[in-house]
Amino acid sequence: MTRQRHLSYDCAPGCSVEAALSLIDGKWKGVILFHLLDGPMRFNEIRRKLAKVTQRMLTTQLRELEADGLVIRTVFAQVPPRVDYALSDRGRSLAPALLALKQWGDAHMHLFAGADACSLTAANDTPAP
Amino acid sequence: MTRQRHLSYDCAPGCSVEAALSLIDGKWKGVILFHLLDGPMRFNEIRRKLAKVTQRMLTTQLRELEADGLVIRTVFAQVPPRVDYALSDRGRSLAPALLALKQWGDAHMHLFAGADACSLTAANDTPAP
DNA sequence: CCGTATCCAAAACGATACTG
DNA sequence: CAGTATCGTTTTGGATACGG
Repeated sequence: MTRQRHLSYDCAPGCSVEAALSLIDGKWKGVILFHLLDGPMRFNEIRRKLAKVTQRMLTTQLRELEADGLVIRTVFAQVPPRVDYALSDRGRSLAPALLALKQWGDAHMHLFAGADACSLTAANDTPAP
Repeated sequence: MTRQRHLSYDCAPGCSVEAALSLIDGKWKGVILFHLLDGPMRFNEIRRKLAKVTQRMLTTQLRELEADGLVIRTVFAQVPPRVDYALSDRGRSLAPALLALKQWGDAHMHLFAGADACSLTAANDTPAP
């Protein structure tokens, strides 16, 4: 998270925008949430998707998302351990916003000054199978 | 900004979500953008809307938004000085995402653990349409 | 496999004072 | 009015290393 969780802006219009943003900021939360739209995933599954995330970060981000009630963490009592992360209803309700963000990103990425690494040539995304 | 500007995630699906998010993170950018949807504003006008922002912060956030091509800064050569901030086309194209975020915020704010400051009495949530 | 703990570097942010 | 400059604190996030 960029700031202390659950800031108290005075409740002017725009407050809710930041409140929402405050839940999905943090370096990885947006992507995590986005990937979870596909369905539940295990810890290392997510980790693979996010390539450069560290365990520590992934754990913290996931825990915060859990604390905010956006994802649900399910621990299976078995060996080796298995933990699933899934979107809660509340988390899933963020989908429209997430998708809007993604579409904007897709549409404007080619304009990003530093985003030359991203060549979205045949960029085809089919999120929900 | 929470992170270095224009991170280079590997371009998996989800990349564009974070790319978009990276432009509107920072403690105030979301709200600034949101308020600018109403039309151009002067520095102190924005400042008043954001009540608790400091000059320094407002300046930096505004400058970053400008650098990212989301807002346009117009300086009028007069005394006393006057500077207008307006959304660029690109900034305005963020409107759908901003609105989606705001709606989600409005719908879910009453559930925020620490958001007691915000009393939206007639809280009605209809998560998934 | 799925974490925690510790240490550390870099940022984001705030307060305050000063300026054209 | 609309900033800059400087300083100090808090928050983030990365690198290990260790544990159930």
